[in-house]
Amino acid sequence: MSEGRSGKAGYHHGDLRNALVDAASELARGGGPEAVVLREAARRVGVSPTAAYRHFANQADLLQAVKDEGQRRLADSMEEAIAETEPRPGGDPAEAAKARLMALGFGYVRFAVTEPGMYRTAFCRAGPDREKWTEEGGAAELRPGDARSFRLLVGAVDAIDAAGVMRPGSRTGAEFAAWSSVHGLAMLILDGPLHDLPPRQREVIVTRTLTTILDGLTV
Amino acid sequence: MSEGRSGKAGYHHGDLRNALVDAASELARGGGPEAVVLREAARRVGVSPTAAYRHFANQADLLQAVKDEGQRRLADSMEEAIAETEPRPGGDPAEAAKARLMALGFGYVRFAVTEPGMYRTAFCRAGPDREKWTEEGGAAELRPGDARSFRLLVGAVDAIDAAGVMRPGSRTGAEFAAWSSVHGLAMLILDGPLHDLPPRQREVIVTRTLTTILDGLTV
DNA sequence: CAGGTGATGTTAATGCTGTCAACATGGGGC
DNA sequence: GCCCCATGTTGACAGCATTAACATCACCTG
Repeated sequence: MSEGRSGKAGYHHGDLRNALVDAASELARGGGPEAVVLREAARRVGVSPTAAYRHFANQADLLQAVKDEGQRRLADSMEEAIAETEPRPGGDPAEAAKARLMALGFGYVRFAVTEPGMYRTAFCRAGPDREKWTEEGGAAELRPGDARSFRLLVGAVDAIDAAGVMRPGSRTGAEFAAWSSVHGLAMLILDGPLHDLPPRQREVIVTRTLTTILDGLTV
Repeated sequence: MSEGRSGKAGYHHGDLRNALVDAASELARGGGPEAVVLREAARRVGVSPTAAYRHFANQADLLQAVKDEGQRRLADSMEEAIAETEPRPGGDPAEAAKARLMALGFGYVRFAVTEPGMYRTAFCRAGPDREKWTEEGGAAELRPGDARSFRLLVGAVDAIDAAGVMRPGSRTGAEFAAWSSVHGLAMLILDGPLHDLPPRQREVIVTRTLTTILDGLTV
């Protein structure tokens, strides 16, 4: 009697929360974070606007859910990029580690370019501008969604370190240097002065930026 | 008879456009791009909302004006940072050039941290998501506001190149690599996982990121 | 198997926003 | 001195987030 999996019977939807996140994600895909408007998402699901409030505290809460989804897809793109790089069996582990970091960077930028709306949403500001910093906190305060992509990055940097090719004194904050480069690069391509670059030249800039960071981190 | 410079007589304001930009900038300073709401700016200036439409095509146009203002202040911060670094008279020109690039980076991040709302606004997306790229265009398409900060950066990179310490093959896109790092760093500090870092540790990360890029660009 | 109950969804209303049309004002050029 | 157009005003509309009050129905309990 339940219609397939997500039964959307008459009054009660059955899986409204997920349906709303999906609809909102599609909005984000098309127009970035400012396009995820609660009423439109509800409209698309075929439900009254206020129904959303049974599943989300407010619009920001819905947006946060889309953000998390975006972070997930970003991490997917990065993992795919790693999988695409064939680690030649007998290769130099140092070179393999470097190649992995490069692949992560490419996967990151590729996602940003392929899914600009989703990418922008994944990194938009959702909550209020909290001013507090945990006095001792390192990078422990990463949001759940952020964690996977960041862990991939840390793993790649660790591998470089383990291969013994890390430039002395560079290990501290290396993840952040790498992440900053690639994140800023994506931003400049999407909304900044690198926007109007033809794909060909964009490729060059991306490669140059990634190798620059790699050169800075390794011997 | 005109009251000082910006006479705000009864019916006709006299300098409404600037007054609106100022008010809107203050809103942006406090709450980022989403806080620059046309009606509130008009309210603060003491004028009817529709009066703004005599000077701006729409809200996006007003936002663009604030964006430009933000870019200007960012460039100011960078120039100040340069001025603060005393170039010792008999010093090595290569070291001086490197120091200049570092100073620019610090000025950039300092502005972002000191004026987060304005910084976010300076780099927010204003217009529609144009898909076109000028097939031949290098970086000629920089918006006017962006130009100054970017020119500062290019100058610093050129100086490093001129001093003969640029890593072979690194000149191409070096500006973008540097800009990406520092822009991404600022973003991660403002809205990303580096948000909750105590100022002390933040300083370390910033320094490490800047030196990493510098190491990547130079011999 | 009947009944009630809480989770889920609906309607109605409020106040905010951007934006337009129509009207008012008055400063500066003839 | 007078008129005109740049500049500002009032009023209105649609879309948004959000709340309060009400409706429905799936499921648990007796």
